[in-house]
Amino acid sequence: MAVSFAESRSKMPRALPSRKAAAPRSNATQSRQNVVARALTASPATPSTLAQTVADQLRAALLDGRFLPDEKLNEESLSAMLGVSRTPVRSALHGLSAEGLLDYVPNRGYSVRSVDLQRVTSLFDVRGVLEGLAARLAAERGMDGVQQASCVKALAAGDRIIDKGRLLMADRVVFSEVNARIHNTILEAAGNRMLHDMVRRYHNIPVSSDRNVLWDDFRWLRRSHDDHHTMLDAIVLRDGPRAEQLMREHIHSVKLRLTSRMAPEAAAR
Amino acid sequence: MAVSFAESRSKMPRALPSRKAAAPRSNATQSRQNVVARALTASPATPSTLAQTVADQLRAALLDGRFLPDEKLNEESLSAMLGVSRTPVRSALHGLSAEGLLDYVPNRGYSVRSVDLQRVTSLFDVRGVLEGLAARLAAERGMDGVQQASCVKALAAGDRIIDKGRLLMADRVVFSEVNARIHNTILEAAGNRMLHDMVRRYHNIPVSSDRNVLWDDFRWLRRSHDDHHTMLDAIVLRDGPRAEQLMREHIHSVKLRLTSRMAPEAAAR
DNA sequence: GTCAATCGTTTTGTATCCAAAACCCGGGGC
DNA sequence: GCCCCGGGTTTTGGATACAAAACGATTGAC
Repeated sequence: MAVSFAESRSKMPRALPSRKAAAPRSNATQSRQNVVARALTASPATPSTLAQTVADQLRAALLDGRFLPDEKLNEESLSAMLGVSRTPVRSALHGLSAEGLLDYVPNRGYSVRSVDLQRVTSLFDVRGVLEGLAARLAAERGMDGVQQASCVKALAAGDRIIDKGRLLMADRVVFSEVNARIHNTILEAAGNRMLHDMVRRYHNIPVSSDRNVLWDDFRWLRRSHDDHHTMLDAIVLRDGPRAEQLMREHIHSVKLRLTSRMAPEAAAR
Repeated sequence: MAVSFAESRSKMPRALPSRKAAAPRSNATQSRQNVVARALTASPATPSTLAQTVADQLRAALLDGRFLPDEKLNEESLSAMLGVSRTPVRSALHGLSAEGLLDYVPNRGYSVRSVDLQRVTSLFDVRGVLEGLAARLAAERGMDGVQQASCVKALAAGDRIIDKGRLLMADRVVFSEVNARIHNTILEAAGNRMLHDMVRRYHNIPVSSDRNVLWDDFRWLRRSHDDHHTMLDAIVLRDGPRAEQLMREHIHSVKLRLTSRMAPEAAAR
């Protein structure tokens, strides 16, 4: 099969440089692999099981668009690629399909879930009400000091970028982090663990598209950042319904941005 | 360990009557177990993999309250109990934890997620906005003929029960189905697959409690059934915002019912 | 030429085996 | 008395072996 991964396959982390049928089948094989695999882990808060590490790596690859849409994921190639056995790969694939990043058909395996217009619409409809709920709850409970400070800082950072009058290439990653920071802080301030998990885990979507799509319209970007200001005002003023309404509208506008680019003709709806 | 399962353990399906260290270790062992396990399947639309069958069985057991809250689930006992190896059991446990029915700690295994007040609150807050979205989308799209007929029929069945002036024991299961039917039809009519999956999969909660709690207040029950009438009216009239609002309020009232019984003193909030 | 059956190959699903982490429980040390 | 430290046991995580389902190509019938 060896084909079918995009040319970006070279970017996939490759744990074992060139081991093939080496490793003389001794019982030391297992231990050695564990050591290697462990070396991969370590960095991000030690997820502690290999299956989780693999899941994290695959998720990152998927969100980065390093797999083709609808591409079939072969368990054996993945395990070879990552230098682990099929067992943790299997567990990771199962989890990722539960997160909605993969499709699964019994006896037929996993494949990359493609994002069509319908799916983006569905996703953002759901995301709209969920994050709207988060904003309302955050307003009702009120933010603590750190959360508020974090938002203020993020907003200021965003302001500095927006005030330049156009989006510099170098600012993109920062601005992206600012957005994430704001939404995430609101989510945490909501104090609803289930909601937090659902938005964070279930609602990942390959962002390669939205990066390209959202960043070429500076006016919309400014408007979006303005939304954040307004929303946080409402939250600080403890106006739950307004915070919810603003968040819903905010996400609705993101949805419109994305969908209008995906299918310009149908966007009017 | 053999202890810790409630007395209801006897109700758990036990695939292999009394096999212990029998089966002379021949290579026929695997095939035989597969045959046995397959016999368990077959009935519900053939989920086709053992792991899914196991997951279904465990889910049913969990929702039926056949496990104690916070009970640790031992992989080996479960596999022995179900007559399969640990592999499908592990897969099932993994999936159930993704659905939120189990807690998982790496290297420490799975345990039954207990439902405290906080969790019920979180869950119904989320459920409120999600089903509210479903109602709005259903209203916007409109129901097709079968869906509308299904709802009308369910409502009529509910009416017949409510009109008796009190809830007979024998009517409970019917009334429960009526409720499920209505909510489910709305969910389907929304035409948002992701939303459908999320509500159906992620939001199971052991219902033993709510069965007991919700059914002893006839006036509230009547009111609840009335809500359904009103909601469906709004949907038929294609009034999205009103349908959403009604659904949210409806679920909010369920939440209040449940939480007030779980912690009477804190219910006022 | 198209379709269908068949057999070998590939890939997934399950069982089993081994390693390592967590648990349990005495036994000192302070 | 309390806490910390081993060592055996239990339990989970991962690797491997094997069975069965899906895939594919070749062949044969019509």
